[in-house]
Amino acid sequence: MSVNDNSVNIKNDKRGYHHGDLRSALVQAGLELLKTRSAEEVSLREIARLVGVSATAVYRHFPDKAALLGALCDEGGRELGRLQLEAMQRSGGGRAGFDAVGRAYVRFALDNPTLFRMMMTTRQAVDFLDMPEGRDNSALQLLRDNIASLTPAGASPEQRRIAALRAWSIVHGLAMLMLDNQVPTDEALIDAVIDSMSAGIAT
Amino acid sequence: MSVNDNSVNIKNDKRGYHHGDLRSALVQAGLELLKTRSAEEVSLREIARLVGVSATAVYRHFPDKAALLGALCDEGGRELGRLQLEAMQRSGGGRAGFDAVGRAYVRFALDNPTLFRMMMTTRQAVDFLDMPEGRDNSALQLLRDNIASLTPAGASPEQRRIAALRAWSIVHGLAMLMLDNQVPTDEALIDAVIDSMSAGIAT
DNA sequence: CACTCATGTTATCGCTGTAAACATTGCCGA
DNA sequence: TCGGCAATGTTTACAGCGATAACATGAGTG
Repeated sequence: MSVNDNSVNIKNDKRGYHHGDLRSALVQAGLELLKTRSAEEVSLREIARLVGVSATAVYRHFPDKAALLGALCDEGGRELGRLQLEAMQRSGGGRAGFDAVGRAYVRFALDNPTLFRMMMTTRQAVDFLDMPEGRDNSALQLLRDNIASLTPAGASPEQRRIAALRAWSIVHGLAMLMLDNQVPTDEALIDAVIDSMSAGIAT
Repeated sequence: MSVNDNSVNIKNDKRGYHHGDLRSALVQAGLELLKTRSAEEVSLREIARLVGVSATAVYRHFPDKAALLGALCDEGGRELGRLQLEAMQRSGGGRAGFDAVGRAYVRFALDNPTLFRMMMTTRQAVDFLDMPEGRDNSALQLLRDNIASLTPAGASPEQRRIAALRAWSIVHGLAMLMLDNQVPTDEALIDAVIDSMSAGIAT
């Protein structure tokens, strides 16, 4: 009779036995919980509870917890791509665009700490360096073009690779360090580091 | 009668009721398990099992699991400091020393993925940028001096701060990206990025 | 209108971290 | 030398977790 069993029994609002679109409701609820709790603190049962459904209903839509979290990561990836693309376009491209994309990357990380961490830890490698022309990473592709246009004309592909990786390392490292409170989350600091990054890209 | 209860009952070797130095045995075992398993996959009970002691015995030495993991982080921090100091000294300081410390940082991360991740996520901020002259971070202090000597003579303290943070971001970002398989773990790549980092430190 | 099968539920398992009560023993003062 | 206490171990217990299996419901199609 414990209230924390698999059953939830709330089911306050009128929705019958079938939910309608449980899958996206679970994703929605998961993203919501990730805003406050850290990743391993979010339980399947809690997500199900929030949606108002039994814990095991989740397994009709995801093979296991990792799969659900993976879906959250997908959602986050799309959002990040959108933000980066928007930042790039708003800034007008070129070096300013490069900086803007970097800032969008860091900002996304700071705005979605748990999700970002999970995306990086869990997700399949995007293989940013080899830049597959694949479907879903338009932002990365944009970035690639930008880096290509910023590096000196005579730069070898290998040099471009290094420049790209260094730039990625800078924004990623900065984001992680701030996420982990190793460095104060200071807007001016972000700008300064990113500025010094793009200044040095034509090494 | 389950074999997975709190009790372990192995206790094969002759050690009586009292262990002798259970605390460091637990730390030792914890570090061992972290080599193969990821952090959240290591359970208190498993560590205790490995040491041959009941699960709850742990609580005589650590208030909770986080505290034990914290002790592992401390150990890792000391080791990292040692390695960086050694790298610095072996290389003879200067720019070579700076690179060597960066490489040691990345290498430590790659050699101790779980521990490194935990150290960064869990640990109290070292506040690398403000560089407390504190006792235990001799390596960081060394690094600070090195950065100071590498930046142009006319650089302001703020500029040095930025240069230091960018350098840290590069090695940290590179380490994390490789740890997360976002980038191939390639020795030559590490060298190239770090080389381009120290080349650009006098920006 | 009946059947089917996708989608929900309940019951249960073994694992986890942790609290509480009990057991053992090293050590220190009388 | 002995008595007892504090430190350090053990057993027992509990709630929450992810996951499986068996069962219930009902939407949509023939």
